[in-house]
Amino acid sequence: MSTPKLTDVARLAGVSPATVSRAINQPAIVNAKTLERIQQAIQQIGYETNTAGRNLRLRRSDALLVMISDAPSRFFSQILMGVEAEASEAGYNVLVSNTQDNPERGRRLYASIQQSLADGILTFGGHNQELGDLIKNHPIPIVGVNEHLEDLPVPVTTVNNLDASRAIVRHLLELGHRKIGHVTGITTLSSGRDRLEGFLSELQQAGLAPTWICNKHYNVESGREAAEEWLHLTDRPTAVFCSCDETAFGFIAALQRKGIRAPADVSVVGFDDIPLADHYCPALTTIRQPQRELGVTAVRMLLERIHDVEADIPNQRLSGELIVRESTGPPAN
Amino acid sequence: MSTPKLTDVARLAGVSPATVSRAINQPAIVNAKTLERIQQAIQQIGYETNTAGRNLRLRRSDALLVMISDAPSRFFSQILMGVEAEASEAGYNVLVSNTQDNPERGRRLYASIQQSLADGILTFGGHNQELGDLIKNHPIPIVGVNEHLEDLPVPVTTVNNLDASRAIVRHLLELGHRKIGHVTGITTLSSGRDRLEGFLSELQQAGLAPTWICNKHYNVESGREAAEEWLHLTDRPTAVFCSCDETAFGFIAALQRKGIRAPADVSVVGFDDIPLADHYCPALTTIRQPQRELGVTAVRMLLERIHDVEADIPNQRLSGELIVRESTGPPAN
DNA sequence: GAAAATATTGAAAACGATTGCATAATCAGC
DNA sequence: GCTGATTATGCAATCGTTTTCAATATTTTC
Repeated sequence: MSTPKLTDVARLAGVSPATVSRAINQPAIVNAKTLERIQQAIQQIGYETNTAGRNLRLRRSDALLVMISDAPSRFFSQILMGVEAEASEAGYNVLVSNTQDNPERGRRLYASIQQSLADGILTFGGHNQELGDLIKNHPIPIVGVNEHLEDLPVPVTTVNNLDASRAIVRHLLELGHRKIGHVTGITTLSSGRDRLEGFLSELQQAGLAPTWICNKHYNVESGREAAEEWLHLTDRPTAVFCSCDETAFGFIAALQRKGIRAPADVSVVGFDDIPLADHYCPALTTIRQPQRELGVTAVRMLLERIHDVEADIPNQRLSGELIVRESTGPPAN
Repeated sequence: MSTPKLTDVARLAGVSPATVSRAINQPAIVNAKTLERIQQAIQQIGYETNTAGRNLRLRRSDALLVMISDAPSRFFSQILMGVEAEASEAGYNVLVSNTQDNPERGRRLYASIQQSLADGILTFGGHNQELGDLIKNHPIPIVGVNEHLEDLPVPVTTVNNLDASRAIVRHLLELGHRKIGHVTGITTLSSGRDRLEGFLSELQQAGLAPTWICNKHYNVESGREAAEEWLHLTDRPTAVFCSCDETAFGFIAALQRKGIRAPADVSVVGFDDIPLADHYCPALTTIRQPQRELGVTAVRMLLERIHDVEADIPNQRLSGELIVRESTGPPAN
């Protein structure tokens, strides 16, 4: 009385297993009468296709692997939700694999694909090294999310970091700021570099030089540290573009502690528009990233790639939206 | 020249496939000399066990399914990281499934287990309804995280919400507060109820009645809404326990906008200790939840359950730690 | 109404790995 | 050197599907 299998359906419907299989996978080519009888039998005994058997035979898994690094990116979960929704829609399962501090991560990835444990890989963030060898030996469907994978022939989907940064600088310029600083993200990642580049290029176009550039990471501590540095500057920028919302929060909070207020004393801009941004005091001016859409887009690209490994899939650059709130205003003097 | 299989190793090593299988799974029972030859052969052609074949034969998947709801819980990602780490350690893969708004979620879950797509389920949050029917018909290994699943014989791991709430109230009492309020979490969830109960019971023990109870959810908006209500109270509590950090932030920010400061005008406590708590201004007094440990514990329980479905696994209550920071102080008057 | 074309079905061979049973090889003891 | 116990291996069946190829049933065409 174990779980019913194809054969059981076949016996009950009085046909061969082959016909049942066809009834399920290509209903069009089986006789209408037979089809109905089979469907009834399936209903009756509650048959469900066995994945292992199917995977073995078809040499695929109907699963996508998501690579994430241990420090969960600030909006990681929201992107993952988008991924899950889209993958599930297409009948795929989502496997999550943490890659940090795993000495044999390369091996595992390789194995995952090799043994058709996953049909494709979605990598969140920059995993160039891990993927380098892997992709060199085998043409595996991979799509990058958020970050470009340098030197690797892997299509990626990201927000348009360049344009977004430019929009921020333009906003600050319009407010009258001339001394503008930037707390960078990790500049070994393309997002960090692109945001920096957008910042620089827009300033340059206005004939200005950056007043302050502070190299940091994407987290709250960086904001606090940056605030510390800002306090010791002799020529302080009147506006600071922080490369993510958390950093902006840390920056504002640390300054507030010293009696310096945003936007009265210094304007601050973030990036991402996490839920708290709208409810912070001051509400944060920032760039809204289409997180869910990033996830959805990534899956679509990956499925396309799975369908045709040779397909030429262009990078997708989604646009961010500047959300002006309370943390920016005209310069003090 | 496709991927090497067991037979290839066998041929190369001059033994039967059966012996190779044994060499891999029960090395002890195969001759040392033969073993070495086989291992060499495996190395040489880079053999990796095919998961589909193995799963089919063994009728299991070496995968755990994580059920999450669409609104990613505040510290969801951190727990997930703990889950992934522990599962991966034990040789299990982690499948993520979003359950919200999915009309056939029950069917999918059922199918996942039925077809040995996953060996067990980890459910984040309260999924009583979805699981009810499923578990009634089949003894499936399930472990709950964060929330109790009412009326279901499912072991869960949570933080000790009761004790944590009591500790918060005790802290506020020690500071001299006598008028204390509480912005609840979702009280259809056990965490929300337990925090409320801890709040009430500790107050009662001190011979006090709650000054204000405001029914809300676990998010920032709730904090803002609660602040609105607080402003209209005739008898305002001098201290407010918000059921999560985000709510506390929303509460503080909304009040700040009206010129009311924490802790000078009102003390505020959160729950969770998300990274921003320490860097907010004021730094938030809160309860530190052992997120990663929750994930690890959950996996351990689940594996135990998988190993023996009949095993009696007790609920695990991890303890939270009160972190006193700047948002609480003596009452104003 | 026969031949040719088409539409349906079935038999059987994969897909890779594991394991109960049986056999062959080794060894201890006398 | 022989018997019985022990250790190592191999054979072959099995897990549940899918699909090629061939066979049969049904139409169509003239």
